[in-house]
Amino acid sequence: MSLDHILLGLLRSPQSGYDLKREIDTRVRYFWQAEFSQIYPVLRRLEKGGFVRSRTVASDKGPDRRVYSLTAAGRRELRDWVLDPPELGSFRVEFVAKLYFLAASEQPARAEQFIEELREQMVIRLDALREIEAEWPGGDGHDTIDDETFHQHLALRAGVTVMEARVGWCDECLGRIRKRSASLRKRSPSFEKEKQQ
Amino acid sequence: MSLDHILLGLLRSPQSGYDLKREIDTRVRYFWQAEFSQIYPVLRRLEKGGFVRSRTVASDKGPDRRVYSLTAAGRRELRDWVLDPPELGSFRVEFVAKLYFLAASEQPARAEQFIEELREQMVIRLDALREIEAEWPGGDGHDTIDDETFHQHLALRAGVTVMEARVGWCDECLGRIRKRSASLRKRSPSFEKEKQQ
DNA sequence: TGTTCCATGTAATAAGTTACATGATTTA
DNA sequence: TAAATCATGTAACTTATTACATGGAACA
Repeated sequence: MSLDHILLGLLRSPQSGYDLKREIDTRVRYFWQAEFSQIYPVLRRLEKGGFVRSRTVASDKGPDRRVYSLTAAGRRELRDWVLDPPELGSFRVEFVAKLYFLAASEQPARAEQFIEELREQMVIRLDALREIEAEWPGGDGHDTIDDETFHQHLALRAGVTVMEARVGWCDECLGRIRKRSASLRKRSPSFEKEKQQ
Repeated sequence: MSLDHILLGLLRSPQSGYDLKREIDTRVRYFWQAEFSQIYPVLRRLEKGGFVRSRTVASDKGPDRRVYSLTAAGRRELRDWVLDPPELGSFRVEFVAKLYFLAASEQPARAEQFIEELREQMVIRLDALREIEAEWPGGDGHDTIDDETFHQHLALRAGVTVMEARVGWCDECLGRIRKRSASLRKRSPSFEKEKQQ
């Protein structure tokens, strides 16, 4: 159960599926994503399990809203989840996989462009994270704020730190790729011609 | 389709599902994982799709082996995949999510232990990556080696770099957590007593 | 009048995990 | 003789993605 726990966590205040999606897109997206088509069924399931309850509320604009709130069981489940020991977990990083197998492209000059394109996207994400951080409540002395905001800021820093490291990795790659292709050109002057074919 | 492409990439030389699992566990695990129960069905599917073919080969020890090799269509599919533009992709990081919601534990002193436990696991992974790197062919001047080995090393560096950044993040967190709990203790001397309850 | 926002969903598919089944050979 | 290694799989389940459906209200 995974989005399940994210939703329980977000329901510290009562919200509709629509609200939850907005919060995921704005505050949570750097470590979790979800679509409506997953959120709505999960909320139903959580209600069936007794972890949340819902009431229908008329909306100012648009159709009725189904507003969910935590039950005691939901609060207990959330607490148990955050308290069980952290695990690094598994991850799959497609762009690293592609790079690993890039020689199969049979285009030796592809790596440079590949990393350049990646780097561009990373910088965009990093800037987005930094913007969130810049607007963070508390400014410099953010560590006297409440526990919740403090933990959220630590989580945000995880995103920033990793993304900075990824950009740094791109730069390291580009340096090596350029140096290497220069030195390969020196060894085999026919390289330039091959590259153009 | 995802493990599909990983398997196509690994099949640059013919291998059985068992061999593939071993290679995933040793060389690929820092960006992709897979169990036998996923590998075998995917191989069958790839064969049905015409991307690989298999022949049964008697084994020295144990039962017959089904050895897969790429077809022309498989090689084409692999090339198309590595050549289509890289994307950052989405990721879900459970430990960051837990930290984000950690205030729901109602145990204000939990964060420190949480990060300490995480850090331990990260250092183990980082050491494993560094060991792979230490034994890398080419030593210092690894950039004159063949394209395949070069790209694989860049991929490995992605793992090392990110894991180093994560450990650094843990240290940053621990510093802030300790400083903060000291300053909170000063402001409210009853904190120590509360902590023990 | 067309686009965005509000609001909730279903259906089909893909991808991955966990648990289980089978059985020979080699090593301790 | 017990455990590890070799070797291939199936079944059930969980999790997430993509595509589609509906319809009102606000805005430009």
